[in-house]
Amino acid sequence: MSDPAIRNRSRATADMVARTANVSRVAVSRAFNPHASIKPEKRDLILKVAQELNYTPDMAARSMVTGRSHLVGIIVPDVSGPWESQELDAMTTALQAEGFATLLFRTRDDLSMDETLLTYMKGFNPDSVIAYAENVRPTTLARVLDRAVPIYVGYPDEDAAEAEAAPLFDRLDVLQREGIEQAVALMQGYGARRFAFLAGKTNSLATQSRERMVIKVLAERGLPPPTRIPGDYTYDTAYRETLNHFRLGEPVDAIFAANDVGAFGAIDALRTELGLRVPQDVKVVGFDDIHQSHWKSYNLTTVKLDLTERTQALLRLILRRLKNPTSPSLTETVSTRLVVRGTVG
Amino acid sequence: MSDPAIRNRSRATADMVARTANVSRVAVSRAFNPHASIKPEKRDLILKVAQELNYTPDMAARSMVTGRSHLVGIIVPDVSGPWESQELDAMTTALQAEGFATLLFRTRDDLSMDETLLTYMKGFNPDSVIAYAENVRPTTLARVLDRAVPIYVGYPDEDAAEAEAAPLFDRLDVLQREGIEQAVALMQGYGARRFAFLAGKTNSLATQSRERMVIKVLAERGLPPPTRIPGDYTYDTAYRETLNHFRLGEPVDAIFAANDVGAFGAIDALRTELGLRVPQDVKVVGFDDIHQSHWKSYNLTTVKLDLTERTQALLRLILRRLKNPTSPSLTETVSTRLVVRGTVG
DNA sequence: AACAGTTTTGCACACGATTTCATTTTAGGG
DNA sequence: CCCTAAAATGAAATCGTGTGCAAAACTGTT
Repeated sequence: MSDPAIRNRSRATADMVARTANVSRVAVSRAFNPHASIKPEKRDLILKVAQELNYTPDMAARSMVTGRSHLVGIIVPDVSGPWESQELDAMTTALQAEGFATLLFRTRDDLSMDETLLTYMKGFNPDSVIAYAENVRPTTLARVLDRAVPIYVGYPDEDAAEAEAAPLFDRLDVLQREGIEQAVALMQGYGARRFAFLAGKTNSLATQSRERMVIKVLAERGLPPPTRIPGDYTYDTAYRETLNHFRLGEPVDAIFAANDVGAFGAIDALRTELGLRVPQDVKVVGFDDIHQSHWKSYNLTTVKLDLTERTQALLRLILRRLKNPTSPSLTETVSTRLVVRGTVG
Repeated sequence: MSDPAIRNRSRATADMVARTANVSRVAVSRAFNPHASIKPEKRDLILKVAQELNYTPDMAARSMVTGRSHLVGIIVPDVSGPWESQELDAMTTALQAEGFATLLFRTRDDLSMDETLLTYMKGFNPDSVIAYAENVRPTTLARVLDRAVPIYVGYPDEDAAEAEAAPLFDRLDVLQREGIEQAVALMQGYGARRFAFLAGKTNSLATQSRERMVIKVLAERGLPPPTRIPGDYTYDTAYRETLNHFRLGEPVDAIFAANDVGAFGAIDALRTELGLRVPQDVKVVGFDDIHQSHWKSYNLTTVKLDLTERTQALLRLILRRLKNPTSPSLTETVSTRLVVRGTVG
C-alpha cells in the first residue's frame, strides 16, 4: 500500500539528499547553514543535489530546535483600509528583506476576540508580534504571549506624565503634537476660527489622543474648543455625519479629521451636497497621508505619519529584541509633520 | 547555569501540563483534539490546568506529525493597492474562520524573484498557496511547490479554445466578457463611438485579457478598435498618460480603464486639467469595483469582480484539495457584471 | 617524521507534539 | 454475577531538523 507515487508527492527530506549525494545527513544541514564549517566542494555538491531533488529545509522542524520560527505576527483590524494596507505593505517588504515571513491576522472591530486570536497566534511561535493599541488589550498581550515579545504601537499623551514608566514590552510611540500644531497654525493663519473634530472609532486610542491634542493646541492658541462630529474612520460615516452637522449643528469653518479617509468623506459632503467650497468656505486637514491624499480630487493637506520611519523603527525593535531577548523594554518614538496641499489655503 | 527564570521564559509544553495535572502527555494531546476519545472530566481538568500554565499546542511540532501546517500562503505584488488589499482582507477573514493563518509574501513588480520567493515559502509548508497569474510563472509554481497544491487565479480568453485542457493545478478563472459587454453597450447607448483602453501593467495577464476582450466586443458591435493609453494600474501614470493622450493623440469620447484606480487618474486629468466633463464629454468605465469607486468625487461606473464570490470559490478549492489531495485539478469560474454609477450617462 | 593546532566529520540526542497499537477500564445486558 | 462490546489509557515510534561532543582528517612547522 505504500505507493511510491504517493510517497513521491511528499517533500524531499535532508535524508534523501544525503543518501543521493553520498554524504551524512548532518552535512546537508551544514550545507544550508552559512556559518557551519564544511568543505566548500562538499557544500556545492550538496546544494546541487538538493536543487535537483527540489529540497528545501523544513522551517517547522528547524524552528523546533533553533527556537526561531522566522515568522512575525501582525494583527490588523481591517486589512483593506488604505492606511492599514499601506503600513502592512511596508512592513511586509521590510520583514521579507530580513528573512521573516509575515503571519497575518485580522481582528473584528470589537476587542472580544483578542484573547482567542492571540492564543491562536501564539501556537505558531512567531519570533515577534506587532499589535496596535486599538485592537488588542495590552494586558491580554502581556499574559498570552510569553515567548515572543510583542511590539505595541501607541499614541501617548506627550505632555501628561506617563504613569506607566516601565512598559511591559517594546513600544513604538507616535508623537502627534508637532503635526497637529503645524496644522492648526496653518488653518488659523488662513482665518479659521471655529473648528470641528471629525472623530474616528470612539474606542480607538489614536483618535482619542488626536482629539485631546487638538483641544489642547486650540486652547493654547486662544481658540474655542472644537465641536465634535462623530465618525468611525470610514468614508460613508464621515460623509453622512458631516452633512448632518452642517445642516443642524453649529457652523464651523475648519474640520480636523482623525484620518484621511474621513477627510475625503467630509470634503465630498461639503462640495457635492452642501455647495460649500474647500478651502475657501471650509478648511480641511486629515491624518495619515495615505497615497490617495495627493489625488487631484482631494489634494488633501494632512498630518503625515512617515511610513518609512515607522517601519524602520519597528524593525529595529524586532531585531534588537531577537539579538538580546532579555534586554529591558525599549520605546522608540516617531514624530509627525504637516504635508501642505490644497485643502487649507 | 540553567536559570529557572530564563527557563520560565520559554513556553509551557504538553509535558509540563501533564505533570501538573497528573496525567500522561498523550492525554493532553487528546484533550486538545475534539475528535479524540477521552473522559470529559479529564479533558476539563487538563484544559483548566493548561489555561493556568498558559499552554498552547505548538503548531510547528503538530504540523510535523499531522502534515497540516494550517498556513495558507498568499503572494501579492503590492499589498497597498486598494484592490489587492481588499481581496487580501476578504481572504484572510475567510481563512481565519476556517482555522487557517495567512502567510503573506510580497513580490517585486518583475518576475525575477518568483523562484526565490516560492522556494522560501515552500519551507513553511503551507497547506495551500494562492498565487496570481501576474506575479508568478505557472511553470515555476508547478516545479517548486510539490506538496501544497497551489491555486492560480487567471483570466482566460473565454472564446479561444483553451489549449491547456489539463491544468497543472486548481484554478480560479475570471470570465470578463459579460461585464465588458454590458459596459460597452451602456457607453454606446449614450453615444460613445471612439474608445480608448487605458492599460494596466503590460506584463499583467489580467490587463492583456481585458484589452483583447474589449477589442473583440467593440468589433462585434461595429465600433472601431480602441486607441491605447499606456498605464501601469497607478493613479499617477493614468493621470499623466491621459493628459498626454488628449493633448497629442486621437480624440476619444470614452475610456475603458483596466482598473478603477487608473480610471480615477483619468477622470481627474479630464476634469482638473483638460476642462472636460465626465460623463458629458467623456465617458469612463473602470474595472474591479473597489470601495473607493462609490466615493462621490468619482462615483465610477465599473465592471465588478465580486469579492465574496471570488473568496468563496477560492476557499472551496482549498478545502476540497485538502480533503482529497489526489483528486484531479478543478477549475472554478466567476463572472463579472457592470455596476452602473455616474461616469457614463 | 613527529607534533601541535585547526578544520571537518558523524553519532546520538533534543525539540514538542500526534498516532498506532495493545492493554486496561468502563458500561450494558441477560 | 458474568460476559461482551465499547471506551479510555499509556508506552513507544515518528515527523525533519540543528547542535554538542569526541574522533578523524587535514594543515603547516620544527
